Amino acid sequence: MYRSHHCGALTAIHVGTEVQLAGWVSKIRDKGFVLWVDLRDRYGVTQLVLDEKRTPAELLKVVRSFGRETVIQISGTVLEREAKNPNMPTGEIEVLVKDITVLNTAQTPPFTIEDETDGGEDLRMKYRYLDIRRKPVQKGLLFRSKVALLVRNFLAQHEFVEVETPYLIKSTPEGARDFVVPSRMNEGQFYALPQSPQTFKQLLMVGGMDKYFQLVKCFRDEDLRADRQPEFTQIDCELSFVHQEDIMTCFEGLLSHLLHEVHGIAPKPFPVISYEDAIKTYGNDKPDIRFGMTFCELNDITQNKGFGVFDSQELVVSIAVPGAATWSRKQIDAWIDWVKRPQIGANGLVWVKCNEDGTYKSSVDKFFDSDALATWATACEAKAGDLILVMAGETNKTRTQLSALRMALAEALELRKPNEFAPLWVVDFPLFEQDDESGALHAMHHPFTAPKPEHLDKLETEPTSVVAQAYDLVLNGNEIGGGSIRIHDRPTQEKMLSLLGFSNEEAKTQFGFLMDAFTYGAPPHGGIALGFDRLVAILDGKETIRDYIAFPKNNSGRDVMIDAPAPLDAAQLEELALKVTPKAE
RNA sequence: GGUCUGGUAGUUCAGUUGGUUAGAAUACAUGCCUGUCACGCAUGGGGUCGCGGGUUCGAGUCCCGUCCAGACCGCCA
Repeated sequence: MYRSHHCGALTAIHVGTEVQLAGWVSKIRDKGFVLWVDLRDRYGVTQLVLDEKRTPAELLKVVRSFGRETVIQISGTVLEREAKNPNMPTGEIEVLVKDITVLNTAQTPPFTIEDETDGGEDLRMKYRYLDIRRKPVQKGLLFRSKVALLVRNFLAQHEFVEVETPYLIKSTPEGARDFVVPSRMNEGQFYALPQSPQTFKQLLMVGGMDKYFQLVKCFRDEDLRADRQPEFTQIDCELSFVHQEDIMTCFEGLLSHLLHEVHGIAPKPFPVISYEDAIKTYGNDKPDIRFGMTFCELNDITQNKGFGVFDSQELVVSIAVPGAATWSRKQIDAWIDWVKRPQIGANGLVWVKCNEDGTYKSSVDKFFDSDALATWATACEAKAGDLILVMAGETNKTRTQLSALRMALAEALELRKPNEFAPLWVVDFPLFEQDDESGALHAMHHPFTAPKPEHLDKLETEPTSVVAQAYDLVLNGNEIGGGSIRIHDRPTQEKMLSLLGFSNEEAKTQFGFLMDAFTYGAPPHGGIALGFDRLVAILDGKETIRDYIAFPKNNSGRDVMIDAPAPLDAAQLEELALKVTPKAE
């Protein structure tokens, strides 16, 4: 037996007990006549004590030779401390060491293994196994484990069955790039890792599983972000004999349950907003509704009043920034520069200060008098003390730009409170997106999404106006889940694929198995997939998913610890019948 | 594919207009210290200033290229 207790377990009630502990030497405080060792494991820290009176000189010498992170096992007696430390759970006691076994020595770690480490991101990822010894990282992984268990329990209680689907599947041209895996036994052929188990879960519905879920790894070979990894985990679900509302009710229940279990809040029912309204009101299909600053279109009251900048543009749209009327010219200019950066690409901002005394001061006073500005303020419900910011330009671009500004302002004004949770559903997505240049249609969600039944006859005549039975679950400005009612009959699926530009032959090769399945009595079905990493991070009030993944990849898709990806040796390449030639410049 | 920011001691960073021997904190080592818990005090060792080239009497500092990291845009059905 290595230990009788964990390092976080001992309190005043254990005083007098003989105990065995094992863990890492976190810190040694050597006071000469007495020295203390902080012994750490996953559960906490216990202070060990050795002194000149009670400890053999030999033992003191041994302990003085320890570096940080030495792994030891000790036996000793729990004593009440002379000087208690109320800041730690074990602060009332210490363990007088009688015997020590060194289980392993340790090099000095490249960064301090403390709550606030001095290590940078890069270094911590290279030595992730040391980083994981740190409490904040352990807390993240523990939290993830807790949420996973809550999800499994909730879904199990609602009659969902967890079924594993294959990771070695077939590459498809739609959507994200696939990670591919060469097949040794089938020369020149490749598996692809799934971007999602989409078709398999639909086939499970055809197979009569009725309610399926899986916490499943998915893979996408696209560029990364702070909240995007090449491999990530989804809570993937599919249900039979359901309408859109049934699925929304069920997963509103799941998210409410999680929010309740984790934070003790239950913000049900979730607001439902249409895609169109979300775009008009927030410039964005995943709005953060923890704060206002909603869009107000001012075309009617600002155009044709002699201000050329507005007159020539498609859209004039504003937000009211609460309490910002007192901003200095310099502050406002900084935001104007911010939106002019190439990443945002706006031409500028028109601003109106709604002063506390009821007067208005704007950057367009030459063109608009106080009465005119007052109508703006009324239109966008700006209060005295607010600052109205106006953007003008091409509709879609301007909305995107103003949305970016809205989010950045909210961040700066600390309106995105990490302990506040505002979930909502966004519904009525268009079925298709149209490529600006080629005019080609792309599935907005994916090619298996069913159109609204009443829009079926518009599929060929005006496809871009067809609304899908699709829905996104949004939390605090993040899309945490998305799903749809699926097509479950062959003719509709064939038509869909043909509209997306698949030839009959291609459709058959790529998705023949699915369409065949539809002809053998496929039930109506639909589902949803929630991004688990992101959900966990947001539930914990953070936006960086890397803190919740044990071994994440960096933003060029590398694992810097194991140094992957890496070249294959010649023998492996030959066995796989592969030849690597450098890309032409 | 693009934009921006960064790379200096084990680590986190500072380094002025281009000018003497490149600093601080922390970590590490040694010694001291009668109750520490971010212990304290003293002393010490520790540098390919990412890499390559250029400008210059002289480059950590300026220029060009390149590599690496991070954030963002494109991309992510």
